[in-house]
Amino acid sequence: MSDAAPIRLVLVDDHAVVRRGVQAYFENLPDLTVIGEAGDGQEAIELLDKWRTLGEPLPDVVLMDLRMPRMDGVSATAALRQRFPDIKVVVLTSFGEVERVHSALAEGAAGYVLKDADPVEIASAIRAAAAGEVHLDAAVAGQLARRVAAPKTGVSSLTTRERQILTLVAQGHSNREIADHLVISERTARTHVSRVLTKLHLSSRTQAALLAVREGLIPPAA
Amino acid sequence: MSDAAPIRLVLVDDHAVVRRGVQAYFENLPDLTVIGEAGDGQEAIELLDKWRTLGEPLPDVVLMDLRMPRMDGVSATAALRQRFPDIKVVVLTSFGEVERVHSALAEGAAGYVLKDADPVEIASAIRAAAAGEVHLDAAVAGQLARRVAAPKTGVSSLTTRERQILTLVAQGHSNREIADHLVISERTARTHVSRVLTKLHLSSRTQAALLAVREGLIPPAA
DNA sequence: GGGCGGGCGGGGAATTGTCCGCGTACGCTC
DNA sequence: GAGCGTACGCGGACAATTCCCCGCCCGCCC
Repeated sequence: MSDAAPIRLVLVDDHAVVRRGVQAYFENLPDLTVIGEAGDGQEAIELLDKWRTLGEPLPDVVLMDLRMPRMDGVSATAALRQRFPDIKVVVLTSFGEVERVHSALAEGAAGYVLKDADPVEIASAIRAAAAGEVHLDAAVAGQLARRVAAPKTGVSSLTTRERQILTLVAQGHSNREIADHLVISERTARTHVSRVLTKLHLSSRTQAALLAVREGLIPPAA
Repeated sequence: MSDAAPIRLVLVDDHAVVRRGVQAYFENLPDLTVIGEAGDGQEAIELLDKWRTLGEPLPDVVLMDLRMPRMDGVSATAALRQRFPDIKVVVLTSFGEVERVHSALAEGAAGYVLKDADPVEIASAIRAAAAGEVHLDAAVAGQLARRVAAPKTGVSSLTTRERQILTLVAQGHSNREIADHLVISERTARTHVSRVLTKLHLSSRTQAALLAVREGLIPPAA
């Protein structure tokens, strides 16, 4: 894989410093070339769309941060995978909110690396992705494994509805508000909240809200 | 300030990519030299302590991230300012949780730049710090201004005790637990919580908890 | 002396959380 | 198609917690 054409990369991260850092990492690696950058998901999509209409070469791999303004990394991954099925997405983010990791992978991400990782690790994740493999950071893989092993733990054990409820709880809503919002009786809302608490082994909605935030179930902004 | 000795820098950030990015930024700036790096506050302190005992030259400015494992950026700033009063600390972080900004500045930070900022901005903040001035990112400055202008809004309006209470609420504790923890009656805890909610214009402890998290009142980990 | 932070409490209302049980709808399996 | 599991919605009944509106006391500091 060394004498072939280099792997073309696009970096998506709202922090210019990070993009610059990655650039610097790959400066001396002949098989990796950064051909473009974007500051958020939206921008990335637009950039690629433009390139496609102009007939310019598209990247092989997109290195994507998760928390960004405007368009979230998870949504961006989804949109991108849909529009450009051939482009692989490797997630490079600061830490594994377990829930987000899962979402990103579900949306078709082909790799997951933490920002603590050293250049070599990042590079190899990219090469793996380009080769059609999936590379997961050790820490992340561990989390996922634990999560699969213990299906009764964590947000994953919740039903769709319960997740909705939790989301609303995590936005500070009362049972009444949740009920109105979902057009169900306040009693039902309570039942759901109660069930969520039980499943999550928590004792108050506040704890549930905090957990939801930690797990990244909540959109970045408030 | 151009022909004098270059400003010596130490980078403190848990993400190697970011450190590398900053490095890259300053590679072509003769008046800024990176003389060391650390992955967290603890490490930074140890590094500087070692240098001092070895009689090696110390940095003029430390570029410090806020959320890091082991030792938080705010604590690190405090510790560092105490041990090395001559070293300026410039905070470089991803976003202004208003509360943290304030803490950091209170601990003696001499600058505050967001990671979105372009290299020029960061460089000038560093130069300002080295020159004994204080440079604040526009966005951050705005927040602070708003905060000063409206003293009745936000966490700032809380008394020390109330802040303690809010912190505990934001960790998911019940009134009973808070009371035990602070060795006061549960009634008093309630009174405090109530007062906090009033001051913050909120209607439930859950909202208070979420706000506290957003404002960065809570230590990073859970 | 007055203002403020801090601690305490009565009393009441609203919200929250839990343990039941009941019914419908969907999907899967035998 | 009968049978079973699960998600979802509803509610009675009750206990615990949360939240609010009062007032009282103490110590500190300007």
